[in-house]
Amino acid sequence: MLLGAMPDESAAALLLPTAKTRATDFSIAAIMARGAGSPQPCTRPPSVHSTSNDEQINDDHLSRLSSPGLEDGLEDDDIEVDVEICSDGAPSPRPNKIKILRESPPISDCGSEVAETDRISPDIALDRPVSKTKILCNCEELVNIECHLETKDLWDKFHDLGTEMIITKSGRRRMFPTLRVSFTGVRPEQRYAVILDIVPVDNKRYRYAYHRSSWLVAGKADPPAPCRLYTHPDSPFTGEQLRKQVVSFEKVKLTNNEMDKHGHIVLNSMHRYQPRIHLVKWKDHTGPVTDLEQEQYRSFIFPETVFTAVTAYQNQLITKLKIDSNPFAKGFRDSSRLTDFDREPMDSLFMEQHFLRNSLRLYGDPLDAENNNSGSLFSAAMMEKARAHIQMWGRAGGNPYNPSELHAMLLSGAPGQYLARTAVPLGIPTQLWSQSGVSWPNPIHGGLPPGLLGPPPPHRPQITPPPPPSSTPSSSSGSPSPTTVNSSSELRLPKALFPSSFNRFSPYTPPMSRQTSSSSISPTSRLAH
Amino acid sequence: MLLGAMPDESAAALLLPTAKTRATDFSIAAIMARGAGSPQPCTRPPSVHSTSNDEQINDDHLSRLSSPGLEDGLEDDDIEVDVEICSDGAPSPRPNKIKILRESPPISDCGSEVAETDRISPDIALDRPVSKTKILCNCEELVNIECHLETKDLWDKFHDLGTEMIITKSGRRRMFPTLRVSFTGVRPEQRYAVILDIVPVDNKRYRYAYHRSSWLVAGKADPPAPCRLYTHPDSPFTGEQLRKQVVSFEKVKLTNNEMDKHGHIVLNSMHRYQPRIHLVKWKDHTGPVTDLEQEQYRSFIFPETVFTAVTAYQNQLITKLKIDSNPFAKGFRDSSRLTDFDREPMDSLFMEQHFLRNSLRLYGDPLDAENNNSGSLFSAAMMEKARAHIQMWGRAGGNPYNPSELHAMLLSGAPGQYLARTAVPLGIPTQLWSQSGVSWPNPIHGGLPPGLLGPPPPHRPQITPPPPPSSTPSSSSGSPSPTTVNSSSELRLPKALFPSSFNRFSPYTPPMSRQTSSSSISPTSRLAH
DNA sequence: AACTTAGCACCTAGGTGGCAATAT
DNA sequence: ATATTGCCACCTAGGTGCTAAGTT
Repeated sequence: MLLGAMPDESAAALLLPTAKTRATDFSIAAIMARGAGSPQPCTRPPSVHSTSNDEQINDDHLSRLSSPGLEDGLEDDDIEVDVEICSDGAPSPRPNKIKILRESPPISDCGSEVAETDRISPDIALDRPVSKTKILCNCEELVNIECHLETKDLWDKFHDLGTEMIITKSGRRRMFPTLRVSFTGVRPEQRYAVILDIVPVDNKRYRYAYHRSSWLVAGKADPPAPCRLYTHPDSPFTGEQLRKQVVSFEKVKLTNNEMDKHGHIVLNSMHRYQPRIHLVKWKDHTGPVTDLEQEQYRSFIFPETVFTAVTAYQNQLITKLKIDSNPFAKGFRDSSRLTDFDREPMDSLFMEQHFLRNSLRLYGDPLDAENNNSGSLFSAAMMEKARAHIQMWGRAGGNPYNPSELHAMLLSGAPGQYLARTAVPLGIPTQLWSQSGVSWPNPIHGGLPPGLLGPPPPHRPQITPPPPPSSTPSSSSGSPSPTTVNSSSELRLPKALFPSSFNRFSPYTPPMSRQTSSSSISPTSRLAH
Repeated sequence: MLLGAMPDESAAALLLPTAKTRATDFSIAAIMARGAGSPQPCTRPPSVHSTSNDEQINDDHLSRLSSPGLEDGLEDDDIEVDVEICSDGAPSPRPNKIKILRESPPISDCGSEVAETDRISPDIALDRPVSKTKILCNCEELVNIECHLETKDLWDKFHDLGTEMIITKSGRRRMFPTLRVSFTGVRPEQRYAVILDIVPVDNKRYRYAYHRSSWLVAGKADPPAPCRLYTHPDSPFTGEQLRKQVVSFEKVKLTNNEMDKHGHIVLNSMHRYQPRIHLVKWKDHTGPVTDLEQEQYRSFIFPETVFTAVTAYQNQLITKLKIDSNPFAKGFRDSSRLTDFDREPMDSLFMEQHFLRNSLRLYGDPLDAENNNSGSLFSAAMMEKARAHIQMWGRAGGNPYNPSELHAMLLSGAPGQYLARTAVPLGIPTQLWSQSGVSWPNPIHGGLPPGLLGPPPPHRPQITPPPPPSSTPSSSSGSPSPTTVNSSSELRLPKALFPSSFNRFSPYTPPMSRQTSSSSISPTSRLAH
């Protein structure tokens, strides 16, 4: 029954998931097909289109990013390695000795349960329960230091969709989510600089196919911009400070202007990047750090912070998640949704837009959303009701919806959301549903097969960046972070479940929808002046 | 003729200026009387009431502030000294040896031409053309360092009226003007902390007499709050940084809450304070500076930054100047003034309020007003016209005004403003008149005697370290600004010219005035929601 | 009567995505 | 066609003085 409403591609995905050659498929059919399979937690919609689904990717190209000696052309390993790699690199500027430690201390793992699947093609079922650690180090003293990504949950949400970051010529855009890290194991008396850089993930240029909702390789990478080391403005920190406070890179800004004079980080649009955190032993009487290799440092890489630089958002779901989780974008949240269900049925076109606009609200977690203080609007009772309905939807093997509802659901790409919306008390910001760490044991959410998107060919890190440290991949397991209970893949899975037949849409709700909304304030009221 | 409209006190001031027992007198009569007398540039309305006009005050009590060994009760010297005081204090905590150097290098003078008259009673003619230096130093290496007050012009404007600073229980009020200093003579490689503290000027409590527009001694000081050293959050600075950038204390906040836990500076309301800047040689592996005497430092004191801490503004002219010069108070500027003169005459009561609200605009200098960007509204031609009228007023020995105009002028306290407003093209923000350093050679502006304030007994600062703020964002603002040419006392003189018969008034222009203003936006429009 | 407090409207400053126009 | 740019309305965040009500 569902198939009837699905595009051909989705139907194909449902029938032949493992043979699917298209990278991304968010259709309900594909989702359900996956859901019946393996327990892999999450998919990566923005994964690169690939013609081969047999390819297995690992992350060591990330590590190579910091190994200036490694050049393009080396083939990637095709197995996961659970290693920690520390470079013993002396102040010798260039090629550093790379040490691969087989015994990876789980405690110093940067990657978390989610990160472990980084860049795994969602359409390929692959069993890789062990996470990887990516640590670069040229100083023994720093070896026991741990670095924790504070905003991991939010990063995970974006990572599941394929994080995009806006870059502008003027360089006035921050990163969102913000990189926030904390450290343990530092020496209280020692002083450290905390440095961020952002290095290319591979040597490719990408483009986004709307109709496929997927990223495709568009060719070889453009000439890389000069890689800049962004030293946190509060540096140096004493170890004591680092023990107490979170280091936030909220001020860092991105630009595509190679001539930038403001010290912003320069990136190429439509390229993929990996932020890295470097903890550097502070040397007095030293100016700004310009070459990591001349410092004693240790690097931390969080795979879930990989993103694609864009000048305009490509994936509408990213847009939605940004709007719902970034307080500064609150103006784009659709207040009319609060009362949409009080209204009479509307034409399907509007419904499509409406659901598109709200499809992702389900997954926004206000606890993770930085500075998001809208949680007070939601009562515990409301949340219970919402959860109950989601569970109900999860149990539903049949189709309780009428055709028009199904159509809307397909377009929305968020069946759980859709169903919940039909039953949950109106006026509830769905973004708040997962507040206070609620996880709903929806069977459908829990049993989806890993994505079967076309796996990208092994990526080769471009090693152009100027101050790249020596490196190699390393891995260890679970994140030591006491962050939100995040073990349930159910919570994350539905995020990748969307129809593949997205069309570009205007996120602006038509004026009518707002005007008919009883509680919304007219957005055009200011036009009168 | 003018006397008829003046209060008794003002008349007395006019007739017997040097015998006047009240410190403050802004009446036109008093102003003009002063103007005809000595060439002293400026007056200090908030000067302390004193029963003796023979008392001559100097500033070395300020120096004693940093000498913990000196206690209340020492009598003040009664002559001005042109000295530089450096304490050779070794790390020994308490009583430091105080060295008085007779050869004070004028180049390292913190006080400027205006500052030299600090705390001089406006009604007492005293010839003290030599500026004073207030420098505290316990380190020879720092002796050649100069410190420059960047916001001096604005501080002067406030100082002429008697600066007040709002303090609140919550500690959410900044200082305005902001303390911004720059340094020369620092060693590029050396690192320095720049520290601010604010110490009592005397041992007195004050109250403000509205009808007199003057500050009176209300008794002995309340128990002093713990004196906190506010280390600039960007500390340490390298000498190279200090050469290039202005150190701005814009983030410092004041409170009257002795239990404050935010690290704000704690002050007593209705007490007078002197901010001090300390340049401290940075020692590594040192926590926050809690005791200056254990550091190698040099202190700089700018007498024009003295202020009275208040919980609500006492002097309406201070309120006006704040409103006109602080961008954040722009909402209280009266936009109706732009068209007031297009309207028909109104009842005198309203006119009074109107002029009261605008009396100080003349003296606001947008080049000094921090972040004030309204200057673009004003054309050069407009300014020329305005200046011409001011000069005309300056030449006017007689009284060209009719009685009602005089009344309004007296209430406004700004005759130059008033006159200019009657002739200058309407719609001109008068605050912009002095833009681009225009100085008008008004003879009346040139000859006021300096005042003589009662000298406070030496004070002993309590040095209690604050909990340093832990937030991440740091900011050092400002540019190596070549400060405005500030040599003309004429520019500042008229600021002190105000009637002493001020009554408390509501700065809000009655709704009618705004509604009849053709170009103003109704301030009550938001009440509709 | 003088002083203090808390909430407010009104600002500055700047971070959002939308969107139309432009560039490639 | 796709990608980029500049401007915009709409937000957050927080700095103003005003005001009414409270305190001493």
